[in-house]
Amino acid sequence: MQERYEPVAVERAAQQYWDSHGSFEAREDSSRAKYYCLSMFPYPSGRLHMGHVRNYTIGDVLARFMRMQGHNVLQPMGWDAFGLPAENAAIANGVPPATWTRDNIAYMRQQLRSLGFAIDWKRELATCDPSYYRWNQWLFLRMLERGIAFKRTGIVNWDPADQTVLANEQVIDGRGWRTGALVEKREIPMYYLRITDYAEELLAALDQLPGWPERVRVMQANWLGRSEGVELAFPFAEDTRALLGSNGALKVFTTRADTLFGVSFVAISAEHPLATAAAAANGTLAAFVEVCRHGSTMEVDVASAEKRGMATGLHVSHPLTGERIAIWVANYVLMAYGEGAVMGVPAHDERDFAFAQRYELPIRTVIIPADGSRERVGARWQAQYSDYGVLVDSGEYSGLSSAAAIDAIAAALESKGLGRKRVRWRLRDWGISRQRYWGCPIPLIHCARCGEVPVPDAQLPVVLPENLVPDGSGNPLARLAEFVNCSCPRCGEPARRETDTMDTFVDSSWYFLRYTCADQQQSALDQRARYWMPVDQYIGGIEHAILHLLYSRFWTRVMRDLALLPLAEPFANLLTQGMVLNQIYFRVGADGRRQFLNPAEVEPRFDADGVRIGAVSLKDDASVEYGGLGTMSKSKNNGVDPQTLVEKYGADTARLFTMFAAPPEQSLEWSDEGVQGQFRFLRRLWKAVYEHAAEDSLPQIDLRALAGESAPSEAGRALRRTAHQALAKVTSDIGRRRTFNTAIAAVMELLNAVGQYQERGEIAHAVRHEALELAVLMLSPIVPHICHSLWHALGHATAVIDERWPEPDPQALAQAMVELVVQVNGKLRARLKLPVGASRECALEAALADSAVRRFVTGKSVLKVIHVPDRLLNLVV
RNA sequence: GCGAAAGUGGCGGAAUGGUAGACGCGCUGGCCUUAGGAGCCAGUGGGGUAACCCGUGAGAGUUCGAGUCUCUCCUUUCGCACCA
Repeated sequence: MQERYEPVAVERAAQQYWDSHGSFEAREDSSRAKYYCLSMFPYPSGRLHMGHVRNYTIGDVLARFMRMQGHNVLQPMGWDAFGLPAENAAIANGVPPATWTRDNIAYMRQQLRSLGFAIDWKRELATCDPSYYRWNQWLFLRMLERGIAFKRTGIVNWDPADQTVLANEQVIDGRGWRTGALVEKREIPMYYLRITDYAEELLAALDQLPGWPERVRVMQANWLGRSEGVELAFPFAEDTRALLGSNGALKVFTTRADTLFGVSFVAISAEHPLATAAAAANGTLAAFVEVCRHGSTMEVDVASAEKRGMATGLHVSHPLTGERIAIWVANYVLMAYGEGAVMGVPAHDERDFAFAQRYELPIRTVIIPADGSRERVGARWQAQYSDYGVLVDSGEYSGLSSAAAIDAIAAALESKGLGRKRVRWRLRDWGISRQRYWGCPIPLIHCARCGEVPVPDAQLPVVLPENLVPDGSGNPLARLAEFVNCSCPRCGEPARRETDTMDTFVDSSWYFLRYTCADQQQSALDQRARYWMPVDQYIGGIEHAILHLLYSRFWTRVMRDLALLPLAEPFANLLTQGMVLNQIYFRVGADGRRQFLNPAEVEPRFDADGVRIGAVSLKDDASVEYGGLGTMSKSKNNGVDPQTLVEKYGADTARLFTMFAAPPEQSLEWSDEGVQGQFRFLRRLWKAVYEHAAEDSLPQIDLRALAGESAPSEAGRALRRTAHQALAKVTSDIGRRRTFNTAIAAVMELLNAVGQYQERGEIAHAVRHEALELAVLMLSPIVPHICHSLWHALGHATAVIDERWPEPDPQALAQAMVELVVQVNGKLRARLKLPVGASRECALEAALADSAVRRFVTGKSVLKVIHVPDRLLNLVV
């Protein structure tokens, strides 16, 4: 046993033990309760960041804790290895994405190993391996057969200079990230998955996910966005019919059919076919549509842009009154949602109101609050009331409530063949085509004669060539003749291979299933999936609360419908960890841009109140501005490298700090001083065990058997109580509440109590020994390396990883006296020591005997007494 | 803009509707010395000599009792469909 705590040696020894014993290899064993503990797999960006460390430490603590509780634990790891950053690196360095990605995986795997995570590395997978993505392709073909996958057009960002499709991330202020060219919207053919067919089920099942955070379920429900409303048709006006050569109508959907008499215009998206038709004969309108075409495809930009529009010159008739209504093109109408058209009711919709004010369109109030709280102002009603109420100025419907009016108006429309009640979803079908190289090829062949032909299963996988280097303009796959040119599987004639690849969300929608049988070459899944699924605990960033989790729930249902596994919900319990934040420091350079300094390169400065006001660079002693807290990111240069941390303090300190600094669902603020504090704690723990073990070896005594005269002293009993209370708290905090920070705090208190316990002798030694053993066992899921070593130091030949989680000794927890809080009118006035289980009368008598209590009670009458046994007594006077 | 969450000492945070500030950081004072990236002891929300009073972003409400529940507002963070 070393006197000094040397994390490097301690951690190497523990990791070697686990490796050589295959401690974390999971085997299917139907006789034992399984526990599948899954952390979201990382994108192999190059190095781990603190978010990974936090994520995987949470998972590791739970995996190790459940293992000690006797479960058969699976904790796998893999790589979300396709994606844009590899192409960006290729553009920057000329290295093929495959090489860059695999180098990163090798490095990050070593980093994960150095952190001591209890991972079964035999199940490792990378989504860029053909052995994985061939099953993406196989599953896609099954979806195509069933009509779940289908083709239609979609709108993408187009960089006209590079002649390439851009991701939203690559569009900066409406311009291409590399070229600076104004980005355009372009309509191209794409493949979609019919996730909307599952919308009803995805929504209904949210109620059966008690292990998911409420906020995630609410966010998903809002994303699915079920709304009941009326789909109605505004027939084209006579002149418009003539102009378009059509007898059709403009379809819109509304949840507020009760406001139908307030319609003063109809707005369509710039991408709507009617807009295109009208623009063909109208130069000004064409110019406006063109401006809209240069806007962003992102919802946030559309929704927060200034409301702009232009009349098309086309008109429709009101479906009930026949009134002539103008069709406008408006930039706030999304083509992708609903019909790409909305009815404009300025008086009862904020966006319509802003639009109508700008273009001086009529604002007609047709709903007033049921309580009459709004009144006419002069000749007009007060503008803008969006709630439900009572109808006015609505013909025969005036006087009806909103709810009754919706029913009546829907019925009237239906009888005229101009509308019906409908359920509409905000959710859109999932477009999976990407015009990019580094992804899973879509297994289709385009034949001049046969059309679109699926690649036969026997020819899967369609292997992605790995030697290409993208240059930022277009997809290099499309230029690779040996990939593109093929023969049609149906007729044998020369044909062209599809060069679009799949959205990387496809890869991550079922990797957790594949871990259960990653070596299976004959099928996507085998019976092992039934043993391990569902995932018992999933841990990952809150930023995935909607898309990834929804796609995984959808994909699992599709696999269920393909009879691949009998399961709809993949994740029984979900823990969404918070972000990792750090200070931001910067200087404004000569060019006006901010140059960010890493917090490690500066020394912070505080004002007299201890508030952070700035910093001084350690390099040049010049001052640096403080930019507040922000998530760790490259662009703000405020990341902390886990590697440096592990080298300096060891993996255990890194793990301990990330678990102690905040509860897992909250954001975590980085603090170098805090890290040092956790290192100090481990050193103190080490020293306490070391000093204890150095005592003459005293006989082992079973404390649970001691009673009467041979029982420990009062101080000894107090320490035992502290130890077993800590055990009860840690068990609940890790196992039930997932508040690792308070669990660690309880062990810290225990160690403080051990330090203050001064007694000597055989029994005292045994009491101290028990306390230290419990501390080591309780900490072992969190700081496994040091505990591995300390367990041996406490005289055990076994490894702590194979120990069972202990149970508190009820005898040690028992107390004779408790503190009772006495309040008068809810204010604390006294604390009394009373025997456990003291009655209400007894407590009241003791309270009234207390001088402080008497001061507030005498001269007044006690109206009410609230007694919470063994806790509180409140006198209302 | 829409959806979700969070606001508590100098800082991170703790409190099944029942003692506000556990635990840690920082700071102050002291001790020790095998001078270490040490260790140990004491103190540390504000006001007041004290008894006590005031304090959980702001305002209202429910309750014997509210940091916790309800409503309104403010601020910050996350997501918004091609970043993963």
